[in-house]
Amino acid sequence: VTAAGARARVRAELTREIVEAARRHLATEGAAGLSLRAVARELGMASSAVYRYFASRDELLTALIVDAYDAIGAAAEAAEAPLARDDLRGRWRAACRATREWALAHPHEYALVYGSPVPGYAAPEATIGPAARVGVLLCRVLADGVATGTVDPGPEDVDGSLAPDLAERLGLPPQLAGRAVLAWSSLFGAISFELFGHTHNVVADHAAHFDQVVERLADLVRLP
Amino acid sequence: VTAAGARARVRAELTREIVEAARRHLATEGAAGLSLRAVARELGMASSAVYRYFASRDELLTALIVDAYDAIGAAAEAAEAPLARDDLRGRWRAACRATREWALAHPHEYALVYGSPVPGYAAPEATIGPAARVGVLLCRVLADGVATGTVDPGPEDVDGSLAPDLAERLGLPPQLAGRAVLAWSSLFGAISFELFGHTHNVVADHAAHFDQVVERLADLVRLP
DNA sequence: TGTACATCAGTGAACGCGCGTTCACTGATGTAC
DNA sequence: TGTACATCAGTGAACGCGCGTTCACTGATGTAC
Repeated sequence: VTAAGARARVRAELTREIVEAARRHLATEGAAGLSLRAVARELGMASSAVYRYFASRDELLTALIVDAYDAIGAAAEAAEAPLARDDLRGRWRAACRATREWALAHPHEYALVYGSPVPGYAAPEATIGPAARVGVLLCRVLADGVATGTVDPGPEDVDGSLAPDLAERLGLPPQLAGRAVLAWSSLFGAISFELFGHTHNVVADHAAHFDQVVERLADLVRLP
Repeated sequence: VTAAGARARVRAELTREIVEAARRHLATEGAAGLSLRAVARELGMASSAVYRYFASRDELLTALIVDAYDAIGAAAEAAEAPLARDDLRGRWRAACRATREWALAHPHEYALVYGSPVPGYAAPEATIGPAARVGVLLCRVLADGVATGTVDPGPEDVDGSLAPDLAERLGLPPQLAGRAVLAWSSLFGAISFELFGHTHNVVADHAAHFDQVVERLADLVRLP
């Protein structure tokens, strides 16, 4: 039992090492420069050995993508968690800023998940949950506000454009769900624009501009 | 004179043909699959011959990027132009929708300019102007509204986060410029989220959701 | 108008590179009696 | 506890591919006298 367990543990460790070497490579070279061979080289093993751990390049890529989504989500959650539950705007701000800071610190990993889709790569089921973490977190702040009556959901109106069970899944009144989705995509739109250089001649102080963006988005979702 | 002119004309034509073959290749294969050799193959010429027209792959890429920006800008402008000048919200809507529609029709070209930066590629000066066309157009709608008094710029406050000459360049009151930049990045954030699959389990009717996004962004910049 | 020369477009072979993936193999590590 | 066997990790060579770029070259097209 111990013996078999030891083998499994070593295997899990090496799997982690491969993913982390791949992440380091991704961080420095970008997604295009990420190859199985380069990862194997960095670990000093034959390129064929990696196939004992990942069946293909795509499978390794999936691991990286899931990790990146999880890291972003974890960063946002960690920043938001310590704040007082009734400090809605503070929680919103903290989550948004942590997301941006993670993106600035890990530009290539950010680009991997929020940039152009990797050609020939179809995201498997496993990425769905992790991809939603930041959005879910933002909606939780909103939902808390609605539950305590601090957030006014606004006039009731039907929004048929969203997935039918979305508002329910998020615990939000339907008329707020659409605005939440907009704020969510706007948050990443602002981060992507900054990171990908579109605001180069437009914004001078990116942190200050982002802070204003966050406030406007908070207004948009009716946070007091 | 005619002879030399003829040579120059032929040269210009073939240059165009190369760019268009590259664009076709980009449209079907994506940016990663775009290579000088593939383009040369499609035109039935030796790969080395392309070097008579473009000094490097990057130079060809620049041509494609400039063309993509220009095409998006032209689409937005063409949709906005025929509307009555005082129909501010109509003009705003038309520009935004045309932008989205162009993106849906040309996903790979869109990803080339609004997705992850191409690794090892530094955007030259030539791309700055074309890249700004949609943003400039949106601001022109706003500026028209301010000029005619239909748009209330809101309370005066200093926004030090933007490039110092930006509001002037755009003909906008400073307190509106920040919101305009946010609306601009939010527009592309929404389009990118749709195109790159992030709203897959979230939005059911993408066109309808986008229409709502556009209205919310129009509200944000204080369009009546 | 005709000829000698210069310019230019396009060719095809080559260089050197890195990639993903497969395959038969060698040892080491574990398992069953 | 000791031995025979099975499982597994890792190797190294190979396949076949496509890429960007260079270079000496051949003809054709233009230019100058």
